[in-house]
Amino acid sequence: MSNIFSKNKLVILYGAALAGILFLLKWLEFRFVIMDHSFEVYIGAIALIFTSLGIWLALKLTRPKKETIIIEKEVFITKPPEGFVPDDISLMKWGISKREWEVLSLMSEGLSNQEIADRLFVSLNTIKTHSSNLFEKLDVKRRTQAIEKAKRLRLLA
Amino acid sequence: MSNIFSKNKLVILYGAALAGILFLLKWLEFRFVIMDHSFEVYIGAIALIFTSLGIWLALKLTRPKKETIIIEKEVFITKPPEGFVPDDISLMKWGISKREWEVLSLMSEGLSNQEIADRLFVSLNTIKTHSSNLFEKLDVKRRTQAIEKAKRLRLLA
DNA sequence: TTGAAAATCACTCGAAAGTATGAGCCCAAA
DNA sequence: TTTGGGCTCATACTTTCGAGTGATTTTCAA
Repeated sequence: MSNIFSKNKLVILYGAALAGILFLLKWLEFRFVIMDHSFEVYIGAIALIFTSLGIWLALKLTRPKKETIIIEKEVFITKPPEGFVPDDISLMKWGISKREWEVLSLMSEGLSNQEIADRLFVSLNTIKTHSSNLFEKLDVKRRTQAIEKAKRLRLLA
Repeated sequence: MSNIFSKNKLVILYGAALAGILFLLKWLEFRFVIMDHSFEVYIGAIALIFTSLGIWLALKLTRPKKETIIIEKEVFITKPPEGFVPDDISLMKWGISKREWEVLSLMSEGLSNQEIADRLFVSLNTIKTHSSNLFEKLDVKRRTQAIEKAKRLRLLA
């Protein structure tokens, strides 16, 4: 999008430059009456100017020279932060009940509400209630946010 | 778009601009009583010729396209990198495009499709398309699963 | 120049998710 | 025994997701 625009912009600038030069020449004509003697010099100057402009224009339009892409391939030695600990203290801090945490946990595994309901042997509506309460306690609007926040708060592994 | 095409387009636009300028000068004649009628045409022609010359010169002298050099550098890190690492290799492995990864990334922050659309300045439908393709590539059914899987595959921090 | 992949957007429709409200049950603390 | 919190469930309704399809435009590389 900016591609087209920048090119048009170039044209406009170029046109403006041309106009400016022509106007300048006209003005000089009045002041010094250059036309009378050195017409050839005049033309030469113009040729020079426009050749330069042409070169400049071409260079501007030339595709980006080259690019050296350095890919830093990261090889890391991961230390496992194992042992997911519900951390009762943190849970209490947010007033999250055990059941709610279970729902949250299963949510973070990507299960749907129905799947969570089946897994916990309760109804879909119950899961909805839990999740709603959960969202309110975590002050979020969506399950994805809840998961994200819970992980930040170390409520989940 | 094509390089050649854009240049042709530019030439046409330039020609139009030139015509416009000449017309403008004609109009200015009335205001400043510029006498020589053939002058503008003369200058215009010269400008055109030498601009072309300049472009041709520049293109001739411009060195051939340089190829991109990709240097892979291995960096060892002790702890899991918080600075998000797209890890092009892994993404490629799953055929996930740059844009799709962006969507995935914002998803993992708990944003809704609409919010992602606003953030990326595209329509809601576009985000839906991206996410659909994403789910298929990751072989998942839900965004929560996508996030979970992406993190396991180290596509996300 | 040309073709493939990527990115964009639209429209429909059914499935989930989420909101709001009310209610019954159980159990422990006041 | 009254009260309150946690858990359960329900109905009704709105919003968001996601699937499926089709189309146009950009980008990029062969």
